[in-house]
Amino acid sequence: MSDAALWSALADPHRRAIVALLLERPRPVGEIVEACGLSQPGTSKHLKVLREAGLVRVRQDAQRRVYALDPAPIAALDAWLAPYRRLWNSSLDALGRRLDETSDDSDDRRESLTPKD
Amino acid sequence: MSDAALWSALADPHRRAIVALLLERPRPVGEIVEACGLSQPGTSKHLKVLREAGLVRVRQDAQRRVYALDPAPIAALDAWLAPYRRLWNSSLDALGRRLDETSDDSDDRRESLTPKD
DNA sequence: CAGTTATATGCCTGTCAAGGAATGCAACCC
DNA sequence: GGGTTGCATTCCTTGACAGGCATATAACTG
Repeated sequence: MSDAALWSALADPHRRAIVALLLERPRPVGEIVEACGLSQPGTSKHLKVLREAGLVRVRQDAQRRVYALDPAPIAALDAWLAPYRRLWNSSLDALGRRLDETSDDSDDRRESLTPKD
Repeated sequence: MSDAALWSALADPHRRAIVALLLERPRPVGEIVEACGLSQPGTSKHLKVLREAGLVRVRQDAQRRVYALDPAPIAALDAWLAPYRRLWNSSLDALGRRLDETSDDSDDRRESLTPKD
């Protein structure tokens, strides 16, 4: 459910840009406005979406609101991605074979499953 | 650029469901229609979006079109995710400290960077 | 060739999200 | 306290997208 919020939050390029900005360091809204070239209200709205998706957190510093990334939702994305890793960890040939055979689903015997990093 | 197509393709829950279906094995359209409970035209349109995002490939088998996952775009997602991994590999305390200090960016000394698997 | 199966495309409508402009609100400064 | 700074919220308009129905297209069947 909040899965949907996460994906649709990240579907917007401006919001991905904001997230990337916040990866470097937490920033107040003004800085984000300047960086992403949107109007201040527009930026605030994007921040609200990110907030409601749980992707960012706010800390109040006088009149400023300093936004920072929350790792959890991105970790959730990583978890979503996990089952797909075998697709490119195993040789692409395997996919080709599946395309050809469509029936042999017992090919758990893959290459070496070496962690990609 | 095609990055945008990838994200917006995956932003839709039905399309994520289709992608998950195709992770198990390639499937003809009919099967996908049945599985995701949409009309056949609706399903076909989702498949078109996935196709144009590069997420799936089609193989023609008589009158059938068998769809299969293409690993590349999902790998791209994984690559996008990579810079964020440090966020949850390192202790969450580190994030807390950044929230408090906002200036000390030289905290490359993290915990153990143990691969999450 | 006529009919059927399997999929794609077009058209239409309702919904929703993005972005701008104006305004509201809270905390600071003199 | 009055003005200012920093951000959020509201209203509005416009454009994009989802989903249904009808229809086109392509390949198989007899």
